[in-house]
Amino acid sequence: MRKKGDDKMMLRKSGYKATPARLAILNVFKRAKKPLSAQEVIETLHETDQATVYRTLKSLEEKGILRHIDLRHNHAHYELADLAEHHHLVCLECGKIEIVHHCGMEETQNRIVRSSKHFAEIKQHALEFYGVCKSCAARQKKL
Amino acid sequence: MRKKGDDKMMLRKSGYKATPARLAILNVFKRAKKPLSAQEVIETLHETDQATVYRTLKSLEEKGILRHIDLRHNHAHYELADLAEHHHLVCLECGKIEIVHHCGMEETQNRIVRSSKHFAEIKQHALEFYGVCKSCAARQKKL
DNA sequence: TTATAAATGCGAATTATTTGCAAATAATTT
DNA sequence: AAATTATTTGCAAATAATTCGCATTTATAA
Repeated sequence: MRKKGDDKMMLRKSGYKATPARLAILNVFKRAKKPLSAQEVIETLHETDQATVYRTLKSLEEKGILRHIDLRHNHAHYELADLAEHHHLVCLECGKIEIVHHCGMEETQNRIVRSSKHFAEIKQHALEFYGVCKSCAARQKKL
Repeated sequence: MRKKGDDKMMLRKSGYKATPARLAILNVFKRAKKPLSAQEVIETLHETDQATVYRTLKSLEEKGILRHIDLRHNHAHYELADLAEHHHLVCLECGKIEIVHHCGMEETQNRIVRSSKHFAEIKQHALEFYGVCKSCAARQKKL
């Protein structure tokens, strides 16, 4: 777990100002046990404007400090990117989330369910890759 | 590829009425080469109300006829569930989507990029499992 | 300190999705 | 074929999620 002062350094190293809003948002994520939505962050930090929260989440994501998580709720979730590799069990009915470590893959689904505390069944999984397409890569080189 | 009449049967077998709106929506997906958003469907079928489109997408998803795809745009995408297994390359810059067949996994990421027509780099991937948690499973048994 | 680019707050705008309800209609029964 | 009925639809309005413009503030570098 990172110490307080380290976050300031970390933000500066990423080219950001170490503002109170950003430090507060990072702290919310450090305390969180699961991916958080923008709304959850906003409710926790009622002193910070929602536009600031949205902007901060997006820029921290761009620098790889936060990771964007899609849970098929109708809004984005985020978590700290430096967490150990893991995946999420998402309840199609109530939205409950459970963290899964030690993942192998589809064949492993059954094993995961058996060792899960809260889930009875896995019905689907989603795997998406995120990267940069060639035309964007070319354009970026030019700039 | 399913024939026209088969869709009617298929919908009825799933417990739905075979309405013009549903058949039209299915046809939009059959013609599509990539996952579609609700807006894209609405624009294609300007004779169908948006509420109907949203409701239809959701119910077709519930019956496993459509598959929900998260592409980190700010809205859901869907595709026909009976497509061969595949994943998606999503450009973090412009949102371009490419279908990837023959996926293995993370170690395979490099191979995927090399054989991709449009992508220069994969930076991240997301893998989520969707299922039913124990408390929801219990509640469903009762009803 | 001061200069300045970056970041914030505020309000309003956009986008995405959902809801309630009356009218329409597909499938079933007669 | 008409009557019945539970679904489904359209419409309009509500809500949720996210973004934007702009004036003001502020972290940092000089």
